[in-house]
Amino acid sequence: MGLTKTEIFTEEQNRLAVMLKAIAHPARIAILQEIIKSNTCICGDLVNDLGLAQPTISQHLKELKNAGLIQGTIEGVSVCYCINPPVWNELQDQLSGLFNSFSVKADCC
Amino acid sequence: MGLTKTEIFTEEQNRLAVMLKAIAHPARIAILQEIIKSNTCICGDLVNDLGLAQPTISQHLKELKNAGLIQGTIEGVSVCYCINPPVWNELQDQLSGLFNSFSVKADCC
DNA sequence: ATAGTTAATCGTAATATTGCAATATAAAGT
DNA sequence: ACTTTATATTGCAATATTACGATTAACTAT
Repeated sequence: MGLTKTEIFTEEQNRLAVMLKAIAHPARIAILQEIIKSNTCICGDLVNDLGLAQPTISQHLKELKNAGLIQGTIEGVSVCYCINPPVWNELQDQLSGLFNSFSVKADCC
Repeated sequence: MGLTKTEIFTEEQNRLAVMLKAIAHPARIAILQEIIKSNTCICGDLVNDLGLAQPTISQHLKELKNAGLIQGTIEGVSVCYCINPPVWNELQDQLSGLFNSFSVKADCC
Protein backbone atom coordinates (compact mmCIF):
# COMPACT_ATOMS: atom_id res chain seq x y z
CA MET A 1 0.00 0.00 0.00
CA GLY A 2 2.90 2.33 -0.57
CA LEU A 3 4.27 2.28 2.95
CA THR A 4 7.13 0.16 4.19
CA LYS A 5 6.46 -2.40 6.91
CA THR A 6 9.20 -1.12 9.20
CA GLU A 7 7.87 -3.00 12.21
CA ILE A 8 9.00 -6.38 10.93
CA PHE A 9 12.64 -5.34 10.55
CA THR A 10 15.37 -4.61 13.05
CA GLU A 11 16.21 -1.09 14.19
CA GLU A 12 19.57 -1.40 12.44
CA GLN A 13 18.04 -2.46 9.14
CA ASN A 14 15.62 0.45 9.24
CA ARG A 15 18.33 2.97 10.18
CA LEU A 16 20.59 1.78 7.39
CA ALA A 17 17.72 1.90 4.90
CA VAL A 18 16.93 5.50 5.88
CA MET A 19 20.53 6.61 5.44
CA LEU A 20 20.87 4.76 2.15
CA LYS A 21 17.63 6.18 0.80
CA ALA A 22 19.00 9.65 1.49
CA ILE A 23 22.04 8.89 -0.68
CA ALA A 24 20.20 6.92 -3.34
CA HIS A 25 19.59 9.79 -5.74
CA PRO A 26 22.05 11.24 -8.27
CA ALA A 27 21.32 14.82 -7.21
CA ARG A 28 22.03 14.03 -3.57
CA ILE A 29 25.18 12.11 -4.52
CA ALA A 30 26.29 15.17 -6.50
CA ILE A 31 25.48 17.45 -3.57
CA LEU A 32 27.51 15.31 -1.17
CA GLN A 33 30.44 15.21 -3.60
CA GLU A 34 30.32 19.00 -3.92
CA ILE A 35 30.17 19.50 -0.16
CA ILE A 36 33.09 17.13 0.33
CA LYS A 37 35.17 18.68 -2.47
CA SER A 38 34.78 22.28 -1.29
CA ASN A 39 35.27 21.27 2.31
CA THR A 40 34.44 24.82 3.17
CA CYS A 41 30.69 24.32 3.14
CA ILE A 42 28.72 25.81 0.26
CA CYS A 43 25.02 26.22 -0.40
CA GLY A 44 23.46 28.39 -3.13
CA ASP A 45 26.42 27.42 -5.28
CA LEU A 46 24.77 24.04 -5.63
CA VAL A 47 21.92 25.64 -7.56
CA ASN A 48 24.45 26.97 -10.10
CA ASP A 49 26.60 23.84 -10.25
CA LEU A 50 23.82 21.30 -10.64
CA GLY A 51 21.09 22.07 -13.16
CA LEU A 52 18.19 21.97 -10.75
CA ALA A 53 15.87 24.71 -9.50
CA GLN A 54 16.43 26.28 -6.11
CA PRO A 55 13.41 24.71 -4.40
CA THR A 56 14.51 21.30 -5.66
CA ILE A 57 18.04 21.68 -4.26
CA SER A 58 16.60 22.97 -1.00
CA GLN A 59 14.40 19.90 -0.76
CA HIS A 60 17.28 17.51 -1.41
CA LEU A 61 19.35 19.28 1.24
CA LYS A 62 16.48 18.90 3.66
CA GLU A 63 16.35 15.15 3.05
CA LEU A 64 20.07 14.79 3.62
CA LYS A 65 19.68 16.85 6.80
CA ASN A 66 16.72 14.76 7.99
CA ALA A 67 18.79 11.62 7.60
CA GLY A 68 21.46 13.36 9.66
CA LEU A 69 24.14 13.09 6.99
CA ILE A 70 24.71 16.84 6.71
CA GLN A 71 24.20 19.87 8.92
CA GLY A 72 23.43 23.46 8.00
CA THR A 73 24.44 26.62 9.78
CA ILE A 74 22.96 30.02 9.06
CA GLU A 75 25.74 32.39 8.04
CA GLY A 76 24.35 35.84 7.51
CA VAL A 77 22.07 35.75 4.54
CA SER A 78 23.13 32.32 3.31
CA VAL A 79 23.29 28.83 4.79
CA CYS A 80 26.45 26.78 5.06
CA TYR A 81 26.18 23.02 4.74
CA CYS A 82 28.73 20.39 5.65
CA ILE A 83 29.03 16.70 6.42
CA ASN A 84 27.86 15.60 9.86
CA PRO A 85 30.70 13.25 10.83
CA PRO A 86 28.92 11.08 13.46
CA VAL A 87 26.16 9.93 11.12
CA TRP A 88 28.50 9.83 8.13
CA ASN A 89 30.72 7.44 10.09
CA GLU A 90 27.74 5.43 11.25
CA LEU A 91 26.75 4.84 7.63
CA GLN A 92 30.30 3.93 6.71
CA ASP A 93 30.46 1.43 9.58
CA GLN A 94 27.14 -0.19 8.76
CA LEU A 95 28.15 -0.60 5.13
CA SER A 96 31.55 -1.97 6.11
CA GLY A 97 29.76 -4.56 8.20
CA LEU A 98 27.57 -5.56 5.29
CA PHE A 99 30.39 -5.79 2.77
CA ASN A 100 32.78 -7.55 5.14
CA SER A 101 30.20 -10.26 5.83
CA PHE A 102 30.44 -11.41 2.23
CA SER A 103 33.20 -13.40 0.61
CA VAL A 104 33.02 -15.29 -2.67
CA LYS A 105 32.29 -18.97 -2.02
CA ALA A 106 32.68 -21.88 -4.42
CA ASP A 107 29.40 -23.62 -3.60
CA CYS A 108 27.19 -20.98 -5.12
CA CYS A 109 24.74 -21.03 -8.01
CA MET B 1 7.04 15.56 -12.14
CA GLY B 2 8.08 12.44 -10.29
CA LEU B 3 10.92 11.45 -12.56
CA THR B 4 14.61 12.00 -11.91
CA LYS B 5 16.56 14.26 -14.29
CA THR B 6 19.24 11.68 -14.99
CA GLU B 7 20.58 13.57 -18.02
CA ILE B 8 22.19 16.28 -15.93
CA PHE B 9 24.29 13.85 -13.87
CA THR B 10 27.31 11.76 -14.71
CA GLU B 11 27.06 8.11 -15.68
CA GLU B 12 28.82 7.20 -12.44
CA GLN B 13 26.44 9.19 -10.28
CA ASN B 14 23.45 7.55 -11.95
CA ARG B 15 24.93 4.04 -11.67
CA LEU B 16 25.70 4.50 -7.99
CA ALA B 17 22.22 5.88 -7.36
CA VAL B 18 20.62 2.86 -9.04
CA MET B 19 22.66 0.40 -6.95
CA LEU B 20 22.00 2.33 -3.76
CA LYS B 21 18.28 2.57 -4.43
CA ALA B 22 18.23 -1.22 -4.74
CA ILE B 23 19.73 -1.53 -1.25
CA ALA B 24 17.80 1.33 0.30
CA HIS B 25 14.93 -0.73 1.70
CA PRO B 26 14.91 -2.73 4.94
CA ALA B 27 13.40 -5.79 3.23
CA ARG B 28 16.12 -5.82 0.60
CA ILE B 29 18.80 -5.29 3.24
CA ALA B 30 17.36 -8.25 5.13
CA ILE B 31 17.30 -10.33 1.94
CA LEU B 32 20.94 -9.53 1.20
CA GLN B 33 21.94 -10.36 4.77
CA GLU B 34 20.11 -13.70 4.52
CA ILE B 35 21.72 -14.53 1.18
CA ILE B 36 25.15 -13.66 2.55
CA LYS B 37 24.66 -15.57 5.81
CA SER B 38 23.45 -18.80 4.20
CA ASN B 39 26.12 -18.61 1.55
CA THR B 40 24.47 -21.63 0.04
CA CYS B 41 21.85 -19.66 -1.86
CA ILE B 42 18.29 -19.74 -0.58
CA CYS B 43 15.01 -18.51 -2.02
CA GLY B 44 11.50 -19.43 -0.76
CA ASP B 45 13.00 -19.51 2.72
CA LEU B 46 12.98 -15.72 2.56
CA VAL B 47 9.19 -15.76 2.53
CA ASN B 48 9.23 -17.69 5.81
CA ASP B 49 12.07 -15.75 7.43
CA LEU B 50 10.83 -12.25 6.66
CA GLY B 51 7.17 -11.49 7.33
CA LEU B 52 6.25 -10.48 3.80
CA ALA B 53 3.97 -12.13 1.25
CA GLN B 54 5.48 -14.21 -1.54
CA PRO B 55 4.74 -11.72 -4.34
CA THR B 56 6.37 -8.96 -2.31
CA ILE B 57 9.56 -10.95 -1.77
CA SER B 58 9.59 -11.92 -5.42
CA GLN B 59 9.36 -8.27 -6.39
CA HIS B 60 12.19 -7.23 -4.07
CA LEU B 61 14.36 -10.02 -5.48
CA LYS B 62 13.59 -8.76 -8.98
CA GLU B 63 14.74 -5.26 -8.07
CA LEU B 64 17.98 -6.55 -6.61
CA LYS B 65 18.45 -8.63 -9.75
CA ASN B 66 17.70 -5.68 -12.03
CA ALA B 67 20.36 -3.65 -10.28
CA GLY B 68 22.69 -6.58 -10.88
CA LEU B 69 23.48 -7.12 -7.21
CA ILE B 70 22.20 -10.70 -7.12
CA GLN B 71 21.71 -13.48 -9.62
CA GLY B 72 19.16 -16.30 -9.69
CA THR B 73 19.55 -19.79 -11.07
CA ILE B 74 16.65 -22.15 -11.62
CA GLU B 75 17.26 -25.31 -9.63
CA GLY B 76 14.52 -27.79 -10.32
CA VAL B 77 11.30 -26.38 -8.97
CA SER B 78 12.90 -23.61 -6.98
CA VAL B 79 15.23 -20.69 -7.70
CA CYS B 80 18.59 -20.19 -6.06
CA TYR B 81 19.76 -16.65 -5.46
CA CYS B 82 23.22 -15.43 -4.61
CA ILE B 83 25.38 -12.32 -4.67
CA ASN B 84 26.70 -11.28 -8.07
CA PRO B 85 30.32 -10.46 -7.14
CA PRO B 86 31.21 -8.07 -10.03
CA VAL B 87 28.42 -5.61 -9.31
CA TRP B 88 28.71 -6.14 -5.57
CA ASN B 89 32.38 -5.13 -5.81
CA GLU B 90 31.55 -2.21 -8.08
CA LEU B 91 29.20 -0.86 -5.44
CA GLN B 92 31.78 -1.39 -2.73
CA ASP B 93 34.42 0.44 -4.78
CA GLN B 94 32.16 3.39 -5.59
CA LEU B 95 31.24 3.77 -1.94
CA SER B 96 34.86 3.48 -0.85
CA GLY B 97 35.67 6.31 -3.24
CA LEU B 98 32.95 8.46 -1.76
CA PHE B 99 33.87 7.80 1.85
CA ASN B 100 37.61 8.12 1.28
CA SER B 101 37.16 11.54 -0.31
CA PHE B 102 35.98 12.92 3.03
CA SER B 103 38.06 13.75 6.06
CA VAL B 104 37.03 15.91 9.01
CA LYS B 105 38.33 19.46 8.56
CA ALA B 106 38.57 22.20 11.15
CA ASP B 107 37.26 25.05 9.00
CA CYS B 108 33.71 23.80 8.85
CA CYS B 109 30.42 25.24 10.03
C1' DA C 1 11.61 52.12 5.74
C1' DT C 2 12.83 50.00 1.36
C1' DA C 3 15.07 47.19 -1.69
C1' DG C 4 17.93 43.26 -2.60
C1' DT C 5 19.65 38.66 -1.70
C1' DT C 6 19.28 33.91 -0.10
C1' DA C 7 16.97 30.02 1.29
C1' DA C 8 12.76 27.63 3.02
C1' DT C 9 7.98 26.44 2.42
C1' DC C 10 3.54 25.67 0.01
C1' DG C 11 0.93 23.77 -3.49
C1' DT C 12 0.58 20.85 -7.26
C1' DA C 13 1.33 17.66 -11.27
C1' DA C 14 3.59 13.56 -12.86
C1' DT C 15 5.48 9.45 -11.74
C1' DA C 16 7.44 5.72 -8.66
C1' DT C 17 7.20 2.55 -4.80
C1' DT C 18 5.24 -0.75 -1.59
C1' DG C 19 2.44 -4.52 -0.59
C1' DC C 20 -0.75 -8.06 -1.61
C1' DA C 21 -4.71 -11.04 -3.62
C1' DA C 22 -5.45 -13.43 -7.59
C1' DT C 23 -3.67 -15.70 -11.25
C1' DA C 24 -0.26 -17.67 -14.31
C1' DT C 25 3.87 -20.42 -15.25
C1' DA C 26 6.88 -24.23 -14.75
C1' DA C 27 9.10 -28.15 -13.01
C1' DA C 28 8.55 -32.73 -10.16
C1' DG C 29 6.20 -36.35 -8.36
C1' DT C 30 2.18 -39.58 -8.62
C1' DA D 1 -2.79 -36.47 -17.44
C1' DC D 2 -3.16 -34.66 -12.73
C1' DT D 3 -1.61 -32.78 -8.58
C1' DT D 4 1.72 -30.55 -5.84
C1' DT D 5 5.32 -27.23 -5.07
C1' DA D 6 7.80 -22.95 -6.02
C1' DT D 7 8.13 -18.71 -8.16
C1' DA D 8 6.73 -14.99 -11.36
C1' DT D 9 3.34 -11.82 -13.19
C1' DT D 10 -0.80 -8.93 -13.22
C1' DG D 11 -3.71 -5.59 -11.38
C1' DC D 12 -4.74 -2.50 -8.00
C1' DA D 13 -4.96 0.69 -3.85
C1' DA D 14 -2.32 3.55 -0.79
C1' DT D 15 1.40 6.26 -0.26
C1' DA D 16 5.97 8.38 -1.46
C1' DT D 17 9.09 10.86 -4.49
C1' DT D 18 10.65 14.28 -7.79
C1' DA D 19 10.56 18.71 -9.64
C1' DC D 20 9.23 23.40 -9.91
C1' DG D 21 6.48 28.01 -9.90
C1' DA D 22 4.90 31.07 -6.55
C1' DT D 23 5.34 32.79 -2.29
C1' DT D 24 7.22 33.62 2.23
C1' DA D 25 10.79 34.46 5.77
C1' DA D 26 14.96 36.51 7.21
C1' DC D 27 18.90 38.90 7.05
C1' DT D 28 21.81 43.00 4.66
C1' DA D 29 22.59 47.10 2.66
C1' DT D 30 21.12 51.61 1.22
